[in-house]
Amino acid sequence: MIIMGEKYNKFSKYFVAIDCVIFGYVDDDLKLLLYHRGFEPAKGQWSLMGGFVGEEESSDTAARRILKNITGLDDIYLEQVQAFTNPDRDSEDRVISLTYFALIRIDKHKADKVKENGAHWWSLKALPNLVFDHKEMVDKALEKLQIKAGLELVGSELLPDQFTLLQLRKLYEAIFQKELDTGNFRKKVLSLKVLQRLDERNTTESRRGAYYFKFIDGAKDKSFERIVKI
Amino acid sequence: MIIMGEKYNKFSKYFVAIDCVIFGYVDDDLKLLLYHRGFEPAKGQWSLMGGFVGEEESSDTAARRILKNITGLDDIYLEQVQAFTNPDRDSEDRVISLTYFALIRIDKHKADKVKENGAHWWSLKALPNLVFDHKEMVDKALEKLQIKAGLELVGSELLPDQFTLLQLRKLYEAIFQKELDTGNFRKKVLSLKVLQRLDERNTTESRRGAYYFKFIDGAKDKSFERIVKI
DNA sequence: CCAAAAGTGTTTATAATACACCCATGG
DNA sequence: CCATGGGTGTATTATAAACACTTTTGG
Repeated sequence: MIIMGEKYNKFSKYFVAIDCVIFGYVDDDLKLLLYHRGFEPAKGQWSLMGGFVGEEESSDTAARRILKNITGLDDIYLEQVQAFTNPDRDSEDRVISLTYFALIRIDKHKADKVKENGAHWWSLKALPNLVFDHKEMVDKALEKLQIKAGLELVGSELLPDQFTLLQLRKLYEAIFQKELDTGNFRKKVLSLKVLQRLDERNTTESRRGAYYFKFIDGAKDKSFERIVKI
Repeated sequence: MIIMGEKYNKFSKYFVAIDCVIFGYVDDDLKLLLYHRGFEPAKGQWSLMGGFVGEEESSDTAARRILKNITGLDDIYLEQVQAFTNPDRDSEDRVISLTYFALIRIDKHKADKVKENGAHWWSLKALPNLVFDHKEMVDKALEKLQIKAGLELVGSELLPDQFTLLQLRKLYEAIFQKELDTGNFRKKVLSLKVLQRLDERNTTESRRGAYYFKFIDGAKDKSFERIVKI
């Protein structure tokens, strides 16, 4: 394979697709945006949102375009997960999939647009069967999300602008799929100095009422500490 | 992009290449196997080892095939790094690159085969200019290697079967590009219980002589602790 | 008044870090 | 006899983990 020759002509070309594992968080529950395929192959089954990489765009750009079409949002957190390349992973045509994961503020996205595309938010705890190798993509994406959330405070990408520490903890419990100690989580999170307490309180989720917090602008990422041990 | 139609015919296909960031370790130095391109585009410049994904193979298989051709080795540690997909990253032809990093036991590989392919081991500390986006690939690969080495003891993939703790520490210093405390490194590494001390000693690297160690078969990976804080 | 979450504090265990010190030996 | 790495021990600090307890308030 080292001597490749002057031109690439003798090699094959393949379709290059994008598949997006789209995470959202609502009702104390981590959710995935899936859609009901309206076309062959695998028509009628559930799959990740996807599309193909156009001639003039990078895969990152393609992923952003696809997400914008679905959610109406521009500023989405996006990270490459992995390429899935088994020769027989799709139908007869060979398709390489570049998988991304995205974090969506469900409170901001265009719900009507999502509906009209036959898409649906599924709880991560009870996913339907997925086509092809999409389940594997979800697993890898969750792994990546855990690594990210373990090293920096996610939340600005998934929660509303202001939130209580209960909501933040529930988000982390959903991501890591285990319970976290109230006091220790609180101490850890506040020690990062990336949250600002607001004067307003939330009284709907507890009798006593809890202060709202928000992320301090620009203060993020300076931490890079271990929030949750993987 | 959601309504894709029944067939994929209207979308474009691209070449799918593999680029391998091949790490080796010798003379207390982390090295990269690069080669001198003998063909256009970018003939005569240095680049990563690469090739194209064949019709009947996955990208993992393709990467293994390429590495086997270059080094003669079968059992190489391999990990996907990332896809590089800028539309203009290669020449006129659009080529998507799937980048892998590999860890090579330099003491085991076929040196003659490497030479004959115009390849050369370069110190990571003084790399030549690389073609296209290959420098970026190297940087990402090193990041991945640091994450891996930070969570489990690499070394079986890079060092000879038996090695001293000095050699292991030097390897870690090369990977993380910083000095590590002798005593603390020793304590940490031995606490993982994956190394076995041999009776033999190395007397070439110190006056007193240091015990050789080897990895205990199968004992790996049970640790998954933090060896070096990233 | 009680259940449920908010919020604070304390204790213990574990891990990271810095560094001192003796050992062995070839030159 | 000394420079160099081998190897061990210890003190200090930081972080993680477990958990007790007090506060607040709607039902």
